[in-house]
Amino acid sequence: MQVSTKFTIAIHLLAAVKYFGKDMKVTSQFLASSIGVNPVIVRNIMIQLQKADIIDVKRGPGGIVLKKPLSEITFLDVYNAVETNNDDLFRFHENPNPQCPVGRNIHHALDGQLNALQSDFEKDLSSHNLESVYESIVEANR
Amino acid sequence: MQVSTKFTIAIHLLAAVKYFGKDMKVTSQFLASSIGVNPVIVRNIMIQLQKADIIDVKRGPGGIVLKKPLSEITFLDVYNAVETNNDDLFRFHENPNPQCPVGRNIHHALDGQLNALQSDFEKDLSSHNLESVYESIVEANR
DNA sequence: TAAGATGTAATATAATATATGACATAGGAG
DNA sequence: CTCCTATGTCATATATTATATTACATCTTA
Repeated sequence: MQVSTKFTIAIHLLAAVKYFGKDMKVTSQFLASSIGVNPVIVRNIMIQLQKADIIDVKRGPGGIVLKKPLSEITFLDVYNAVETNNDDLFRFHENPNPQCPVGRNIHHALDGQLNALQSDFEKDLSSHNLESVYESIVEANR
Repeated sequence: MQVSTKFTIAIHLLAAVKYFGKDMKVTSQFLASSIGVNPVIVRNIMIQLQKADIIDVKRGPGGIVLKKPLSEITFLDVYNAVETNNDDLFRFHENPNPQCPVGRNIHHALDGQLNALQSDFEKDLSSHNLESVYESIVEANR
Protein backbone atom coordinates (compact mmCIF):
# COMPACT_ATOMS: atom_id res chain seq x y z
CA MET A 1 0.00 0.00 0.00
CA GLN A 2 1.02 3.56 -0.58
CA VAL A 3 -0.29 6.96 0.35
CA SER A 4 -1.74 8.36 -2.88
CA THR A 5 -0.12 11.23 -4.75
CA LYS A 6 -2.98 13.45 -3.62
CA PHE A 7 -1.03 13.89 -0.40
CA THR A 8 2.16 15.25 -1.98
CA ILE A 9 0.10 17.16 -4.53
CA ALA A 10 -1.78 18.93 -1.74
CA ILE A 11 1.47 19.85 0.00
CA HIS A 12 2.93 21.12 -3.27
CA LEU A 13 -0.26 23.10 -3.86
CA LEU A 14 -0.17 24.77 -0.45
CA ALA A 15 3.51 25.61 -0.72
CA ALA A 16 2.93 27.12 -4.16
CA VAL A 17 0.01 29.23 -2.93
CA LYS A 18 2.24 30.63 -0.23
CA TYR A 19 5.15 31.12 -2.61
CA PHE A 20 3.26 32.85 -5.44
CA GLY A 21 0.14 34.12 -3.69
CA LYS A 22 1.44 37.55 -2.76
CA ASP A 23 2.62 38.45 -6.26
CA MET A 24 0.04 36.96 -8.56
CA LYS A 25 -3.33 35.32 -8.93
CA VAL A 26 -2.96 31.60 -8.31
CA THR A 27 -5.37 29.48 -10.35
CA SER A 28 -5.99 25.77 -10.64
CA GLN A 29 -4.57 25.99 -14.15
CA PHE A 30 -1.35 27.54 -12.91
CA LEU A 31 -1.05 25.07 -10.04
CA ALA A 32 -1.72 22.15 -12.37
CA SER A 33 1.17 23.28 -14.51
CA SER A 34 3.52 23.61 -11.54
CA ILE A 35 2.48 20.23 -10.12
CA GLY A 36 2.30 18.44 -13.45
CA VAL A 37 -1.23 17.05 -13.28
CA ASN A 38 -4.62 17.79 -14.80
CA PRO A 39 -6.42 20.92 -13.52
CA VAL A 40 -9.43 18.83 -12.49
CA ILE A 41 -7.24 16.90 -10.10
CA VAL A 42 -6.14 20.18 -8.58
CA ARG A 43 -9.70 21.47 -8.30
CA ASN A 44 -10.85 18.34 -6.53
CA ILE A 45 -8.03 18.62 -4.04
CA MET A 46 -8.86 22.30 -3.61
CA ILE A 47 -12.38 21.27 -2.65
CA GLN A 48 -11.07 18.81 -0.09
CA LEU A 49 -8.74 21.41 1.39
CA GLN A 50 -11.63 23.85 1.61
CA LYS A 51 -13.78 21.35 3.46
CA ALA A 52 -10.90 20.86 5.87
CA ASP A 53 -10.82 24.61 6.48
CA ILE A 54 -7.27 24.91 5.23
CA ILE A 55 -7.85 27.23 2.27
CA ASP A 56 -10.46 29.64 0.96
CA VAL A 57 -11.30 29.66 -2.72
CA LYS A 58 -12.93 32.57 -4.50
CA ARG A 59 -14.74 32.00 -7.75
CA GLY A 60 -15.00 34.49 -10.56
CA PRO A 61 -11.55 36.03 -10.90
CA GLY A 62 -10.20 33.11 -8.96
CA GLY A 63 -7.93 33.17 -6.02
CA ILE A 64 -6.81 30.75 -3.36
CA VAL A 65 -6.04 31.99 0.14
CA LEU A 66 -4.55 30.10 3.05
CA LYS A 67 -6.77 30.26 6.10
CA LYS A 68 -3.91 29.58 8.51
CA PRO A 69 -0.16 30.15 8.58
CA LEU A 70 1.75 27.19 7.17
CA SER A 71 3.25 26.55 10.59
CA GLU A 72 -0.22 25.63 11.82
CA ILE A 73 -0.99 23.20 9.01
CA THR A 74 0.30 19.75 9.88
CA PHE A 75 0.88 16.80 7.58
CA LEU A 76 -1.97 15.11 9.45
CA ASP A 77 -4.34 17.93 8.53
CA VAL A 78 -3.45 17.47 4.88
CA TYR A 79 -3.58 13.69 5.12
CA ASN A 80 -7.04 13.72 6.68
CA ALA A 81 -8.27 16.27 4.17
CA VAL A 82 -7.18 14.20 1.23
CA GLU A 83 -7.37 10.54 2.27
CA THR A 84 -11.08 10.43 2.91
CA ASN A 85 -11.97 7.02 1.49
CA ASN A 86 -11.34 4.93 4.56
CA ASP A 87 -10.67 5.92 8.09
CA ASP A 88 -9.09 2.60 8.98
CA LEU A 89 -5.42 2.34 8.16
CA PHE A 90 -5.50 -1.47 8.19
CA ARG A 91 -7.96 -3.44 6.13
CA PHE A 92 -9.11 -6.59 7.93
CA HIS A 93 -9.92 -9.82 6.06
CA GLU A 94 -13.68 -10.00 6.22
CA ASN A 95 -14.61 -13.64 6.73
CA PRO A 96 -12.63 -15.31 9.49
CA ASN A 97 -14.34 -18.59 10.35
CA PRO A 98 -16.56 -18.21 13.44
CA GLN A 99 -16.43 -22.00 13.96
CA CYS A 100 -12.67 -21.81 14.47
CA PRO A 101 -11.23 -20.81 17.85
CA VAL A 102 -8.67 -18.65 16.09
CA GLY A 103 -10.99 -17.19 13.45
CA ARG A 104 -13.57 -16.42 16.10
CA ASN A 105 -11.17 -14.29 18.12
CA ILE A 106 -8.60 -12.88 15.74
CA HIS A 107 -10.48 -9.64 15.29
CA HIS A 108 -10.69 -8.92 18.95
CA ALA A 109 -7.11 -10.03 19.49
CA LEU A 110 -5.77 -7.66 16.85
CA ASP A 111 -7.97 -4.60 16.84
CA GLY A 112 -6.39 -2.94 19.85
CA GLN A 113 -2.91 -3.09 18.39
CA LEU A 114 -4.04 -1.98 14.95
CA ASN A 115 -5.80 1.02 16.43
CA ALA A 116 -2.72 1.85 18.45
CA LEU A 117 -0.61 1.71 15.31
CA GLN A 118 -2.99 4.03 13.52
CA SER A 119 -2.81 6.49 16.41
CA ASP A 120 0.97 6.33 16.35
CA PHE A 121 1.02 7.01 12.64
CA GLU A 122 -1.32 9.98 13.02
CA LYS A 123 0.83 11.34 15.79
CA ASP A 124 3.89 11.02 13.58
CA LEU A 125 2.10 12.91 10.81
CA SER A 126 0.99 15.66 13.14
CA SER A 127 4.58 16.33 14.20
CA HIS A 128 5.41 17.78 10.78
CA ASN A 129 4.08 21.05 9.41
CA LEU A 130 4.22 22.85 6.09
CA GLU A 131 6.36 25.76 7.20
CA SER A 132 9.60 23.80 6.92
CA VAL A 133 8.69 22.57 3.45
CA TYR A 134 8.12 26.13 2.31
CA GLU A 135 11.31 27.36 3.95
CA SER A 136 13.30 24.67 2.26
CA ILE A 137 11.95 25.74 -1.13
CA VAL A 138 12.71 29.40 -0.45
CA GLU A 139 16.18 28.44 0.64
CA ALA A 140 16.81 26.44 -2.51
CA ASN A 141 15.85 29.42 -4.68
CA ARG A 142 18.06 31.91 -2.96
CA MET B 1 -4.77 4.10 1.29
CA GLN B 2 -5.00 1.02 3.38
CA VAL B 3 -2.70 -1.81 4.31
CA SER B 4 -3.96 -4.81 2.35
CA THR B 5 -5.67 -7.75 4.01
CA LYS B 6 -2.56 -9.81 3.35
CA PHE B 7 -1.16 -8.29 6.52
CA THR B 8 -3.94 -9.42 8.83
CA ILE B 9 -4.20 -12.71 6.94
CA ALA B 10 -0.52 -13.40 7.59
CA ILE B 11 -0.92 -12.66 11.28
CA HIS B 12 -3.99 -14.89 11.45
CA LEU B 13 -2.05 -17.59 9.64
CA LEU B 14 0.90 -17.49 12.03
CA ALA B 15 -1.30 -17.47 15.09
CA ALA B 16 -3.22 -20.47 13.74
CA VAL B 17 -0.02 -22.39 13.01
CA LYS B 18 1.05 -21.89 16.60
CA TYR B 19 -2.40 -22.70 17.94
CA PHE B 20 -3.00 -25.90 15.98
CA GLY B 21 0.50 -26.94 14.96
CA LYS B 22 1.28 -29.16 17.90
CA ASP B 23 -1.88 -31.25 17.61
CA MET B 24 -2.45 -31.61 13.90
CA LYS B 25 -1.11 -31.13 10.43
CA VAL B 26 -1.76 -27.57 9.33
CA THR B 27 -2.36 -27.22 5.59
CA SER B 28 -3.11 -24.32 3.31
CA GLN B 29 -6.57 -25.78 2.88
CA PHE B 30 -7.19 -25.80 6.60
CA LEU B 31 -5.81 -22.30 7.06
CA ALA B 32 -7.88 -21.00 4.17
CA SER B 33 -10.97 -22.28 5.90
CA SER B 34 -10.04 -20.66 9.21
CA ILE B 35 -9.15 -17.36 7.56
CA GLY B 36 -12.01 -17.36 5.08
CA VAL B 37 -10.11 -16.89 1.84
CA ASN B 38 -9.05 -19.01 -1.12
CA PRO B 39 -6.24 -21.54 -0.49
CA VAL B 40 -4.14 -19.96 -3.23
CA ILE B 41 -4.10 -16.69 -1.35
CA VAL B 42 -2.82 -18.59 1.67
CA ARG B 43 -0.15 -20.38 -0.36
CA ASN B 44 1.12 -17.15 -1.83
CA ILE B 45 1.40 -15.61 1.60
CA MET B 46 3.12 -18.76 2.82
CA ILE B 47 5.70 -18.26 0.10
CA GLN B 48 6.29 -14.68 1.18
CA LEU B 49 6.65 -15.72 4.82
CA GLN B 50 9.14 -18.38 3.78
CA LYS B 51 11.23 -15.90 1.87
CA ALA B 52 11.23 -13.72 4.96
CA ASP B 53 12.54 -16.65 6.99
CA ILE B 54 9.54 -16.65 9.28
CA ILE B 55 8.18 -20.12 8.50
CA ASP B 56 9.35 -23.37 7.00
CA VAL B 57 7.06 -25.26 4.66
CA LYS B 58 7.45 -28.92 3.89
CA ARG B 59 5.95 -30.33 0.75
CA GLY B 60 4.61 -33.82 0.39
CA PRO B 61 2.61 -34.51 3.51
CA GLY B 62 2.54 -30.80 4.13
CA GLY B 63 3.35 -28.99 7.28
CA ILE B 64 4.12 -25.44 8.29
CA VAL B 65 6.63 -24.77 11.03
CA LEU B 66 7.49 -21.48 12.68
CA LYS B 67 11.20 -20.73 12.46
CA LYS B 68 11.14 -18.41 15.46
CA PRO B 69 9.09 -18.02 18.62
CA LEU B 70 6.13 -15.67 18.09
CA SER B 71 7.69 -13.22 20.52
CA GLU B 72 10.50 -12.68 18.03
CA ILE B 73 8.23 -12.03 15.06
CA THR B 74 7.29 -8.37 14.91
CA PHE B 75 4.49 -6.73 12.96
CA LEU B 76 7.21 -5.10 10.88
CA ASP B 77 8.61 -8.50 9.91
CA VAL B 78 5.18 -9.54 8.70
CA TYR B 79 4.53 -6.21 7.02
CA ASN B 80 7.79 -6.33 5.10
CA ALA B 81 7.24 -9.94 4.14
CA VAL B 82 3.85 -9.24 2.69
CA GLU B 83 3.88 -5.67 1.37
CA THR B 84 6.57 -6.16 -1.21
CA ASN B 85 5.22 -4.09 -4.11
CA ASN B 86 6.68 -0.75 -3.13
CA ASP B 87 9.20 0.11 -0.53
CA ASP B 88 8.15 3.75 -0.42
CA LEU B 89 5.24 4.47 1.91
CA PHE B 90 4.44 7.74 0.13
CA ARG B 91 3.89 7.91 -3.59
CA PHE B 92 5.21 11.15 -5.06
CA HIS B 93 3.53 12.90 -7.99
CA GLU B 94 5.84 12.22 -10.86
CA ASN B 95 5.97 15.35 -13.00
CA PRO B 96 6.50 18.50 -10.96
CA ASN B 97 7.44 21.30 -13.35
CA PRO B 98 11.22 21.81 -13.44
CA GLN B 99 10.68 25.32 -14.82
CA CYS B 100 8.85 26.31 -11.64
CA PRO B 101 10.80 27.31 -8.53
CA VAL B 102 8.42 25.29 -6.40
CA GLY B 103 8.12 22.31 -8.74
CA ARG B 104 11.87 22.20 -9.12
CA ASN B 105 12.47 21.86 -5.39
CA ILE B 106 9.42 20.20 -3.90
CA HIS B 107 10.95 16.76 -4.08
CA HIS B 108 14.06 17.71 -2.22
CA ALA B 109 12.06 19.79 0.25
CA LEU B 110 9.78 16.88 1.13
CA ASP B 111 11.82 13.72 0.83
CA GLY B 112 13.55 14.02 4.17
CA GLN B 113 10.33 14.33 6.09
CA LEU B 114 8.61 11.56 4.14
CA ASN B 115 11.51 9.23 4.83
CA ALA B 116 11.41 10.16 8.50
CA LEU B 117 7.70 9.37 8.60
CA GLN B 118 8.30 6.01 7.00
CA SER B 119 10.99 5.24 9.57
CA ASP B 120 8.64 6.23 12.36
CA PHE B 121 5.94 3.99 11.00
CA GLU B 122 8.32 1.06 10.72
CA LYS B 123 9.49 1.65 14.25
CA ASP B 124 5.88 1.64 15.43
CA LEU B 125 5.28 -1.65 13.63
CA SER B 126 8.38 -3.24 15.10
CA SER B 127 7.22 -2.49 18.63
CA HIS B 128 4.44 -5.08 18.34
CA ASN B 129 4.97 -8.82 18.15
CA LEU B 130 2.79 -11.86 17.54
CA GLU B 131 3.04 -13.36 21.00
CA SER B 132 0.43 -11.07 22.48
CA VAL B 133 -1.98 -11.79 19.64
CA TYR B 134 -1.65 -15.50 20.26
CA GLU B 135 -2.02 -15.08 24.01
CA SER B 136 -5.15 -13.06 23.55
CA ILE B 137 -6.66 -15.83 21.43
CA VAL B 138 -5.73 -18.52 23.96
CA GLU B 139 -7.21 -16.40 26.70
CA ALA B 140 -10.48 -15.94 24.83
CA ASN B 141 -10.83 -19.71 24.42
CA ARG B 142 -10.28 -20.58 28.03
C1' DT C 1 5.29 -45.75 -6.35
C1' DA C 2 1.12 -43.55 -4.93
C1' DA C 3 -1.08 -39.93 -2.33
C1' DG C 4 -1.41 -35.62 -0.60
C1' DA C 5 0.10 -31.08 -0.28
C1' DT C 6 2.61 -27.19 -2.11
C1' DG C 7 4.29 -24.16 -6.10
C1' DT C 8 2.70 -21.70 -9.92
C1' DA C 9 0.39 -20.08 -14.08
C1' DA C 10 -3.60 -18.19 -16.25
C1' DT C 11 -7.51 -15.75 -15.83
C1' DA C 12 -11.47 -13.03 -13.88
C1' DT C 13 -13.44 -9.37 -11.21
C1' DA C 14 -13.82 -5.40 -8.24
C1' DA C 15 -11.96 -1.43 -6.30
C1' DT C 16 -8.97 2.40 -6.50
C1' DA C 17 -6.05 5.97 -8.53
C1' DT C 18 -5.33 8.99 -12.01
C1' DA C 19 -6.45 11.50 -16.33
C1' DT C 20 -9.39 14.22 -19.32
C1' DG C 21 -13.02 16.84 -21.86
C1' DA C 22 -17.09 19.42 -21.44
C1' DC C 23 -20.03 22.64 -19.46
C1' DA C 24 -22.96 25.07 -16.01
C1' DT C 25 -22.37 28.65 -12.71
C1' DA C 26 -20.65 32.09 -9.56
C1' DG C 27 -18.77 36.56 -8.92
C1' DG C 28 -15.50 40.48 -9.85
C1' DA C 29 -14.18 43.98 -13.34
C1' DG C 30 -15.44 47.18 -16.41
C1' DC D 1 -25.70 45.14 -15.59
C1' DT D 2 -23.23 42.37 -18.49
C1' DC D 3 -19.16 39.85 -19.73
C1' DC D 4 -15.24 37.12 -18.73
C1' DT D 5 -12.69 34.12 -16.15
C1' DA D 6 -12.08 30.51 -13.04
C1' DT D 7 -14.23 27.20 -10.20
C1' DG D 8 -17.61 23.28 -9.29
C1' DT D 9 -19.07 19.16 -11.22
C1' DC D 10 -20.24 15.30 -14.23
C1' DA D 11 -19.24 11.62 -17.22
C1' DT D 12 -16.02 8.80 -18.86
C1' DA D 13 -11.54 6.48 -19.74
C1' DT D 14 -7.45 3.99 -18.39
C1' DA D 15 -3.96 1.77 -15.48
C1' DT D 16 -2.85 -0.42 -11.42
C1' DT D 17 -3.75 -3.10 -7.47
C1' DA D 18 -6.24 -6.39 -4.62
C1' DT D 19 -8.63 -10.41 -4.36
C1' DA D 20 -10.66 -14.77 -6.07
C1' DT D 21 -10.60 -19.10 -8.58
C1' DT D 22 -9.52 -23.17 -11.54
C1' DA D 23 -6.22 -26.17 -13.00
C1' DC D 24 -2.16 -28.64 -12.96
C1' DA D 25 2.83 -29.70 -12.41
C1' DT D 26 5.93 -31.04 -8.82
C1' DC D 27 7.89 -32.47 -4.63
C1' DT D 28 8.27 -35.46 -0.60
C1' DT D 29 7.08 -38.80 2.65
C1' DA D 30 4.94 -42.99 3.83
